[in-house]
Amino acid sequence: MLDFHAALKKLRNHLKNNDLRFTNERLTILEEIFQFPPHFDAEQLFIYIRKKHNHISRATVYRTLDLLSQIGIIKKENLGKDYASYELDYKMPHHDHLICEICGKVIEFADDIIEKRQREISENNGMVMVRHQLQIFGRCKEHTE
Amino acid sequence: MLDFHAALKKLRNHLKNNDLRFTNERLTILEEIFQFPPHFDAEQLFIYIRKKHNHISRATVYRTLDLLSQIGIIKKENLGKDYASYELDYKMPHHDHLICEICGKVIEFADDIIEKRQREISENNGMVMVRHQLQIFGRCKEHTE
DNA sequence: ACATAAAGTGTGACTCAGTCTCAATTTAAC
DNA sequence: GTTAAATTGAGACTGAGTCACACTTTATGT
Ligand SMILES: [Zn+2]
Ligand SMILES: [Zn+2]
Ligand SMILES: [Zn+2]
Ligand SMILES: [Zn+2]
Repeated sequence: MLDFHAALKKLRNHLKNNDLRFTNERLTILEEIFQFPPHFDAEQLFIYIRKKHNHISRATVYRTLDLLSQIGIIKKENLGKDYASYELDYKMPHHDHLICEICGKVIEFADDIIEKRQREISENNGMVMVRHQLQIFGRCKEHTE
Repeated sequence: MLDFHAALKKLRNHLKNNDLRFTNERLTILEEIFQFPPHFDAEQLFIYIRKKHNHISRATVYRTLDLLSQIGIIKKENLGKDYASYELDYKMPHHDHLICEICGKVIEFADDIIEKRQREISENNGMVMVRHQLQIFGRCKEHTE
């Protein structure tokens, strides 16, 4: 379980090892992601950041999201919208999502049976699994008539 | 298992029941989808159709894909690209996808254990499952070193 | 077959997420 | 402090998809 300081350390490490620079913008964006709702999109985050730090550009936010994804501090995923979603990649080694089609509420889960079965299916089809993504869309308690 | 004639019937039926028109464009697009690779995207399809029927517009192709999705003749889904993929919704009541990250090859599968487990997970979290989508990304035999 | 009303179409302008270019700025390291 | 390389902000650009609207086609009734 990665908190802010561990994430920061991971970032500094990666930057150092790859002859990249530790900039104020990168620090600020990482800080703000930790303040932000767990599942977010780039444009939301950019608008939020822009309000507080009006010199940070959209390009830098997008570039930093890519960087943090490569490092494994955040994860880019599709949660059923037609643009990318992101989340901190720290709660569990892996989890999938239940999404309410009405209110957008997101519930996370990790299930060993499904994980195991996916590895078996991949093998049976001659593939080496690298990653996977499961979204269950439905209606939450508040939105079932 | 829905062949072209069953799909056409389904389309005509839906149109009749909703006071919509059976047009040449809609017929042509349905025909061409049946000629096309099983997993495709809208822009590919539009370019392909445009070559043979140079009066059919992009807007009509997109509008028809929406229509056919609503009827359940095709299905719109995310196969890991940053634009929508489509496929005929006829082979199995439901299936998911294994996708090679290198060559893009798509293998379909349907697994009862996973399907059942998803229903259980939804229940346990107080959700009614409406649909779901599972993509396993990996490397196929030809692309594993 | 013809008239009519409503649905559908093509065009091109538009939106929106995301990327790119490039001059100006900042960082890391000596 | 100097310097070279990396980074940034601004705004132009791209590509998928949508929209408005004048024009065309379809379905229906006669
Ligand atoms: Zn809900
Ligand atoms: Zn999550
Ligand atoms: Zn492959
Ligand atoms: Zn498929």
